[in-house]
Amino acid sequence: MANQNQLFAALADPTRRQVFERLIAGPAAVGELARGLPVSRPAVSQHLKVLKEAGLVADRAHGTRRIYHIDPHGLGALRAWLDQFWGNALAAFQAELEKEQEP
Amino acid sequence: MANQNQLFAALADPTRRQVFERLIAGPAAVGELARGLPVSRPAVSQHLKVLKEAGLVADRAHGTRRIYHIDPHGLGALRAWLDQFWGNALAAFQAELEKEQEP
DNA sequence: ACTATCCGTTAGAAATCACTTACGGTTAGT
DNA sequence: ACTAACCGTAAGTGATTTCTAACGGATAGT
Repeated sequence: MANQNQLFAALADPTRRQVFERLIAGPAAVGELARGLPVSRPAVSQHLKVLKEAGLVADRAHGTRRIYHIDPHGLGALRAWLDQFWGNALAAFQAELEKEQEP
Repeated sequence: MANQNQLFAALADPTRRQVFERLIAGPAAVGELARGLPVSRPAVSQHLKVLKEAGLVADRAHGTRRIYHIDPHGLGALRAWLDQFWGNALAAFQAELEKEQEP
């Protein structure tokens, strides 16, 4: 679970990113999330499934409602990917700039 | 150019991520990139277009070849997005953990 | 028990995406 | 000029995605 494909694909959808960012503000139930979005509740449910399989959110049953909250695993994996390339990417860009200034 | 949608959507495709990660190792022409991938050259060309519009790569004409290289704008935007939520996400998760231990 | 609320899943439709093939334009070399 | 190499774009196709509507299961309250 939570490979890079799932991770980036999950965050690629705008609605899904909106759901995720909303959950960072605090846990919420499916209905609450759907109320603030222009899509139906089942759609939100499906988005949450994708986010969950990517390791970005987790859920907990609370009565008849399911409370979703942030799962740090996903963001951690994303940060790890970014950190892996951040330094090298900047170095590569610098090298590119230098080559550009020698005719 | 380079809004979050384009950014995440660009990195969502595995082939596109492969192209991008290859370019971090150093600039390369389209044909070179295609040679190391299981897709055709036009496909790589289309992927590069998406990456370019997302601000992740840039190109420079060099003879008949177009040399693509990393553009730090894209990764910078990604890092900015991540930094914006990183602290809050961890805090939200911590708060969630505490609520879990009080029945 | 009965009812209302909340939710996940399924099925199907419309839209989007990634790919190949074919084509045309530009540059370097002879 | 002519040729060869390199590349972007257009057109078309099959697969994937996102959505809604409909259904069924589980829980809380009366």
